[in-house]
Amino acid sequence: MIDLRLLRENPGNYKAGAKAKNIPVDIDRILALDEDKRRLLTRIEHLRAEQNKIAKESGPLIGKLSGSLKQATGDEATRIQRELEELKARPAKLKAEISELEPQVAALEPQLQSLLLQVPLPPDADVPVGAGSESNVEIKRWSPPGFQLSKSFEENRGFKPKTHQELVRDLKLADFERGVKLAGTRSYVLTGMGMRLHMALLRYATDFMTDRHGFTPISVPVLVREEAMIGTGFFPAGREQAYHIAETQRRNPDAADDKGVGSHDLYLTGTGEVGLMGLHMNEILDEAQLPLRYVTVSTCFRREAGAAGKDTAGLYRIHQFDKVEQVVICKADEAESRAWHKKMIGFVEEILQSLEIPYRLLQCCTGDLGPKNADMVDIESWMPGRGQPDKDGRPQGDFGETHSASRLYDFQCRRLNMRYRAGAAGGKHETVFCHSLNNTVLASPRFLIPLLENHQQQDGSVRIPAALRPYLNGAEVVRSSVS
RNA sequence: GGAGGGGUGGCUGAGCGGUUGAAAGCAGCAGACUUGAAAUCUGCCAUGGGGCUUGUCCUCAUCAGGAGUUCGAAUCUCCUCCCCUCCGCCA
Repeated sequence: MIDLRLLRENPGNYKAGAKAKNIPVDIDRILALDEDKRRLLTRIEHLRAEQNKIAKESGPLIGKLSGSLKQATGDEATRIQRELEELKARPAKLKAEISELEPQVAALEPQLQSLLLQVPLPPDADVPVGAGSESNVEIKRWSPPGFQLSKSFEENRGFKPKTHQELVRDLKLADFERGVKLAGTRSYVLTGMGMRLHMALLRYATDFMTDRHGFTPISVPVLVREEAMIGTGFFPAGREQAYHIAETQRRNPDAADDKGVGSHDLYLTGTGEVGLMGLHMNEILDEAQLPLRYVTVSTCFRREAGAAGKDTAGLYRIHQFDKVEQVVICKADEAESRAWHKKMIGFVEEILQSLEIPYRLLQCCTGDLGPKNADMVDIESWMPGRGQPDKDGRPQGDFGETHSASRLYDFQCRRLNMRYRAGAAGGKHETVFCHSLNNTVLASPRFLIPLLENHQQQDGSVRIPAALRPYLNGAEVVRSSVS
């Protein structure tokens, strides 16, 4: 959510921002609705002020007169009766006028609100302008010693790499057929060492953030209310990406009527960010509590609407996966926010380097940011089994997105109504919306792709990087499903 | 699933038709005392919106949310949501 006041002061900034992000929204309509609403509200408030004044004046009098009416008789009673009626009639006209104006405001309100929720956060000035991911800018590349990204996998390692689909099939780490039988396309089953590698990665990533960087590990619901989805900025724009549990549509088959028995609908979250950010929705935090540093591991659900035909094979684009996610909630300070962004990217680099996976950092361009980000850096891991085929029809290798680090200023916290009191609690300090940031720590099974493909060996086995071995009972190599 | 009890400021908690935007306590902030701290005392301490004469200004809304009754609602009525307790069922 953007600040309506800032929008009023500088609509051009928001128009330009929406244009750069390629998100259509009618800012002029918002300004018009806002103006109409304020005009009506001012009128109503004047009337109400009048009404309140009268009520304050005549209220106690009415009370007194009603009391004496009980004792009065004859003419006296009639006189009091008349006086009471007169007093009570005074605000009637005001009331009539108010009840005429109120529905007009009520009609404007939802329109304005729904439009406001669609206004994207303008990208920062230093974010490169571009239409989509093809305009993203590479800012860094890293590969482990002995592996050069300028050369092919074969030139580096002396043999042609298998794709992760082939590795997974040969080592029996996953079963796509049965996954699809159970749950349809984009579903899979991890088996044996496949499942163990998956769990080892998640556990390693969680421990890394907790033990090395002081993040608090938290479990959060993945089935949440609509509020949490809107608050975190995933709705309304991403509605079609989320699975929807329509509990309010539930019917009791034994009941005579067809009234819904579910109390409210729920949504499956596509990232742990929703739960972590939703935690402090509608709260006023103490400044001393900040920054909050949370890490969660959660199952993520994505409908992948609009991605039909894209990455249909293998573990890359799937409906359900597990992800370790980091979130920082800090003071409303741009420098601090930017510093955290860098740090959070650095944590991921450490993990990737410890796992000996080549990667690059991409500065996303305006068109690739999405509505809620001021800035976003994607981290792509090297996947030897991905990319365009060579003359023999084998993939030449390519980077694939495995992480995404977002900087949101107060966009999310404003929607979530999540503030802190500058200074300390209770004092005369104003409340301000917090800043928030989030970044993937590690998402699997997608991360199994670079892990298996980069560490495969000529004999078809896969070397386990040292950092992961403690989570696999010391195992150094994956040779089959069971070892 | 059955039966009850509740949702009030950062927190605890009173109020149950008439200056109650809300007692009291805790926490916090400022000051006094003190070499400093603690203790003590004094004062201040909800949020959001609108207006212009931008002021130690005026005003509206908010006691879970919505609708209603009333001259007047935190207080009464209805609906929705949420939480808790007991019983039943259950991983």
